[in-house]
Amino acid sequence: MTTDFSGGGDPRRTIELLWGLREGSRPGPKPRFTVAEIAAAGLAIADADGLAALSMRRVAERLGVSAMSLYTYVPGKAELIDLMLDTIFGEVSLTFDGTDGWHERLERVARENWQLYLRHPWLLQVATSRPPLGPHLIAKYDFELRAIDGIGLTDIEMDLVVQMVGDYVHGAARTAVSATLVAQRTGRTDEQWWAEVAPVLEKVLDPAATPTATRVGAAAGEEYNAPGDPARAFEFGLRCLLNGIDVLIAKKR
Amino acid sequence: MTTDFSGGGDPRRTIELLWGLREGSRPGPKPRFTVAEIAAAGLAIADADGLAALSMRRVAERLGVSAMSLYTYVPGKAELIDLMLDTIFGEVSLTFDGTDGWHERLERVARENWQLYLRHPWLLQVATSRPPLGPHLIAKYDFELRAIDGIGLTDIEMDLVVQMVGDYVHGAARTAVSATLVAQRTGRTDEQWWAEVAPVLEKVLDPAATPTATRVGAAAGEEYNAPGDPARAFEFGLRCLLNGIDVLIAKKR
DNA sequence: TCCTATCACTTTACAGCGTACGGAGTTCGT
DNA sequence: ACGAACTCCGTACGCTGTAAAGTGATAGGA
Repeated sequence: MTTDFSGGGDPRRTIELLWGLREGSRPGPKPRFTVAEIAAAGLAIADADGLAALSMRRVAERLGVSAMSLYTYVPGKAELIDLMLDTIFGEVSLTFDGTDGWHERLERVARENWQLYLRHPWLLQVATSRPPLGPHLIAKYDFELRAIDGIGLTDIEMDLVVQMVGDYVHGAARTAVSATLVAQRTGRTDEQWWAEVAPVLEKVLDPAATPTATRVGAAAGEEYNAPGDPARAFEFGLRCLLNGIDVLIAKKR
Repeated sequence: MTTDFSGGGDPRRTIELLWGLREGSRPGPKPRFTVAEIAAAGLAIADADGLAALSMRRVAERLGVSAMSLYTYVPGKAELIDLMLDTIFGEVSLTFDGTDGWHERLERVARENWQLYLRHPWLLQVATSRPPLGPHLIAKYDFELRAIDGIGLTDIEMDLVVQMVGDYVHGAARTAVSATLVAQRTGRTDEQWWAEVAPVLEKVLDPAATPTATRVGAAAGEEYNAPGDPARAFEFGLRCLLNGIDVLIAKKR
């Protein structure tokens, strides 16, 4: 569900902002805010009301200035989002205290990302294939690699494993988050939705044509009381993924 | 990267549209289009220019009518997107000719979804936690379940496995698609982007602080000439996932 | 054959979006 | 004291989904 792109603005300018270059005393009025304050204001809005509600006017209003003032701090909305991204990457705790098995460490990495998506659902809507190379992103990448360093994988394999876990967690988190968001948005619980849909579906559906879907769908519906159980699906998928990496390492020996 | 929600409109009305209820001769002028034609027009726009370019006015323009005319066929944009979804789900070929191992069959399922995302990148931006329960979606779900039917999994486990594969493929496809989209959007290749970014990054980055990221990042950069190689990552992740399911089944015996 | 309910289609309107442009006022180094 | 650099703001443009109200065409029932 990507809508905005990280790296959509001028990447050099973004990095300068992220690392706090361009400082020092200069002529003109003193800035009323720091770049971090702008990012924090945007973050508060996106966390509360989603990325769709994040507008330059709204951020400005929260800071008590006009919309166009923001453009003296930030080249545009794309760069603002990049700043918000690196800010939340800073929330990840970067130490594996005590856990010395890569299995637990990689699980920690997955859960840390999972939590990040749950705390900041708008993160799911930002494509980060050219990520904002800020200090927190790089520290996070380092942390994730350290989870599987020195266990017999090549550097490329390490990158691939981190990528894979990231991809899976993103997919699972998206399912989880969108389930709660769509309930909020429509004002209907999954049960209410199903109660509304079921009678119409019964009229048109031919169980004989799709017996497997009918059987499993019924079983799942009874078990979850909903189209699915995202948290349980995440636990299940995470275990499978880790087992798969076990196999990969075992084969190399 | 979800922006729009499936099931955002009236779900009953959506199902009626999807299954072609509400037919028969009625007073008033003959409709100039079928619902499927409306969906096809929207699909063409979303495929060509992305979901952001999909507007009621643009769909109407393509059909040669005014924007508001569409509302006689479709209650709103949300339902239009649901129709588009079920349309592309119909592209999935639903038979496993000759392959009798679940490994190959599940791989087929994953690749079929992967291709679907590559053909219709806008699909990545639609949250389908309450899916449009049209004929093609249900047939697709049935197909995916048949891949792993009768191999010793419970019904719930079958649903979880399909969910897991779907989540992973979505995550991996998103990475792949956004890599090509961001290149188009910015008009810069990954190499050009890196050439622009690298000098600034060198100034601020301390390799001693994040040695693992520095080492692996350098190795990955040399191997890919880019931040990553999405197609290769997908192959790697898919293999891991399938191996993980192997372990799950083996443990049950 | 005529009446009327129903439908297809239209124009107009609203509030909100990112940001280009030009101008006004403030503060620094010299 | 001066000019350059800076912060900040008002206005404007074309875009969005769709509510409201009006016009004209068409079917079935009388």
